[in-house]
Amino acid sequence: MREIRRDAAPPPARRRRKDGEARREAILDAGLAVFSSLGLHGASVEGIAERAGLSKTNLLYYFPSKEALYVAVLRRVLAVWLDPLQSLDADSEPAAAFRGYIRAKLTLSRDAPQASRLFCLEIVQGAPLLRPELEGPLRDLVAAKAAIIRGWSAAGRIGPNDPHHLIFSIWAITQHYADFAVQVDAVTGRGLDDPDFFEGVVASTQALILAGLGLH
Amino acid sequence: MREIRRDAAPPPARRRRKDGEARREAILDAGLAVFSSLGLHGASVEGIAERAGLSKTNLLYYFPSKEALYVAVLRRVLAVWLDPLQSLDADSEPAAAFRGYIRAKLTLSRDAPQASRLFCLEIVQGAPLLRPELEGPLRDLVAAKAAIIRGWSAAGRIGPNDPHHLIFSIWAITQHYADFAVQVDAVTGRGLDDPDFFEGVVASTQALILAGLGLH
DNA sequence: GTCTATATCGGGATAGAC
DNA sequence: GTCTATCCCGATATAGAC
Repeated sequence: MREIRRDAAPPPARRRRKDGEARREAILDAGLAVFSSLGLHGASVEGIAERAGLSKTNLLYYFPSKEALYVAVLRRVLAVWLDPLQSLDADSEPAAAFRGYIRAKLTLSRDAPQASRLFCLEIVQGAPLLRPELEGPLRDLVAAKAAIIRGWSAAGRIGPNDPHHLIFSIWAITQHYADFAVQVDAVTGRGLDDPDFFEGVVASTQALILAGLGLH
Repeated sequence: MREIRRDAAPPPARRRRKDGEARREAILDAGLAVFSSLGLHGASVEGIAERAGLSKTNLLYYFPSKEALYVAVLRRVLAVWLDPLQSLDADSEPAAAFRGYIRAKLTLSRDAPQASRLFCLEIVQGAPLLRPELEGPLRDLVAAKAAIIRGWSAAGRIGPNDPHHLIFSIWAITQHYADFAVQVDAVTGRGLDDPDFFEGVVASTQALILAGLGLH
């Protein structure tokens, strides 16, 4: 064993940094899991540390405070959040673009439900922290996409509609299956992790939105 | 002044009970406001008491603990919650029934946004407390309404659809305007309290759902 | 029913050894 | 970087006078 360790040990500096990064990632993951189910105030540093596999004090070596960790987790979530909307570009065929966007959002709801829920918790509580992000980048991004939708509408490629309400409706429906998963499960006994159910939701949502746009 | 009080004073027992009830209502209102914006753990008894206009200790005279108050608030919310769905009955004209239901839900989102948000917070966090209610009364109610919708569909009065997804979509969209109000405001600069905006949302949502059902 | 004072505790954060 | 021990504050809840 000792013989193996002899040259298996990487250069200290490099090794340490890599471990540190992995540690931080593990803490962020644990933070996401705990914050999304208990909220900022309901979560305890100890609980997050336990889930991440280290001690409370040790966690506070990586992040100076619970709030700081919370902000870091939230920032990570938001980055993922603004992404899928990009796919609605003017060059696409409208029907295919909406179909793709809906599938992308539902895929995110299936694969990152905790992120969706944390985002939801934060917004519902007034998002004092996210407000600048919402009024800046998000607002601009939505405005750009609304312009594209209006363009399609003016060209007669989709029916008349209110782009803002259209976008909100897609967000609301697709995120509902992550955020209200326990209610969906209580009523139907199923969830997005069930492949048949997932495809059913994709198809239903695509059909609804496309019908609303006068496409079929 | 004293002369007026002479016969203005009601029988002590009655007076006290009435005041007690009013007090309790005020506490429940304050609890709803604070819990819906800070969550169960973020809220403090002191903060709720202050908003209700009494002292912390006095509040704990009316409710034995913070959790007990929280449960009482939640129960009150849930009762309002299950109500509007009743309006979807088999005797109605389908188009009118959906239009009415959508308007009723959006009216609730406009007039009781805090209730919507508290409900949302609770569900998102897993609703350990509400689970029985969801799997019992709510599930049964939805099943009954789904049967009605299937009946309409079988009779060719509305297009083919999945009743569960249809109901979830209506819930998701209508509640979105209460729960994600800060995001809606950040993006559009408006909210349901603006009458024009409210009517726009009602019209858009009705149009979307009716189109999805093959009605127009 | 309402108040003041206080017991009690969970949990965030720090000090300092290793 | 990780540990043990500890400080300390906020907040729930109770005791008891009025």
